[in-house]
Amino acid sequence: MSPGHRPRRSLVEKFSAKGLRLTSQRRTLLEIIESSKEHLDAASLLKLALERDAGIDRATVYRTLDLLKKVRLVDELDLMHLNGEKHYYEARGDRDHIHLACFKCGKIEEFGSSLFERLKQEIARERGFNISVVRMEVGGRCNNCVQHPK
Amino acid sequence: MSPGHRPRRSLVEKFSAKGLRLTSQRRTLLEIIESSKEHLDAASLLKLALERDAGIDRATVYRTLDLLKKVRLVDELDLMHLNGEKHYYEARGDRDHIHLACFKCGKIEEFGSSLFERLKQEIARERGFNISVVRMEVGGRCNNCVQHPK
DNA sequence: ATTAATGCAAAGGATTTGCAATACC
DNA sequence: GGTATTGCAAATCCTTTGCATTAAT
Repeated sequence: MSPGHRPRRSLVEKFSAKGLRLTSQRRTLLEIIESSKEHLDAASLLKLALERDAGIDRATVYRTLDLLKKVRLVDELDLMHLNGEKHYYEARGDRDHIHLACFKCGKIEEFGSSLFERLKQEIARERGFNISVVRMEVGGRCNNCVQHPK
Repeated sequence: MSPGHRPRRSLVEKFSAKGLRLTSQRRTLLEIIESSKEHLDAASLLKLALERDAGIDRATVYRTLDLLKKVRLVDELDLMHLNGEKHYYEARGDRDHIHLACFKCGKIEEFGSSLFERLKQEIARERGFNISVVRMEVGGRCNNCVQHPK
């Protein structure tokens, strides 16, 4: 019998498994995205990539992000435009989640729930909509900022 | 006894009721947003506004939209960036809804549901989060494009 | 009269493009 | 070897800003 979970495949593995050409730049970017603890925007991603691969170009970052969105290995976020109009990226995990952005302190929380899953199913069923990407973002005041205003 | 619904106040009325300065430019923009059947981006809004008020400036459009977002009379949408990075705007109605964007034909559908309302309540309750704005967008294939591929 | 909003023009930030050179499969 | 990807540099799109002028309350 196999255990109830399969070993988590790395982003790089998932990427190659799709038959896409794995260049050294793409490998670098995938590794950075995978290991990052924060949500990266294109500029931060480029900066981190440059520390490993001096030649990598901004255009490559954007083109790679586009590709990764298309093949659904990363999700694009706005995080309620808390810091300008740029986008943020995160590796797509097993489960979708909602992003809660605090307008006061800037904290980003993640929230998953079965209600959210049911809502997506409801959309698919009632509208016959074939969902490929879902983005839900909530802006307001986080618990801490509600408790300790000033 | 009063009937179960109050007469719908216009955007202009709601705007003045907030004690904000009602300039002729703002009035024009509010009227256009209110009466538009489609989701307008800043450029389309400017174009429509210029047909009524030849002098109105792009900067005024952006500043007004910012204000309207802040006072929660309009919501900002991305519509999954189906057409570039611009934003779209719509008057905030009585009930929040989700936007479904078809990647194939570009159609935008709106979807409201009590599950959605419950999800928001759940977020507020479980996280102590004081919600002021919610944006949920879904990308994929609309029913028509699923039924009639090609 | 006071103060906030506007127009103008220029700047800014984020992202995209064409094309010749390069590297993956 | 053939084709997709890259770097480069310029271009484009969308949005914001400073400042003198104008208009709302």
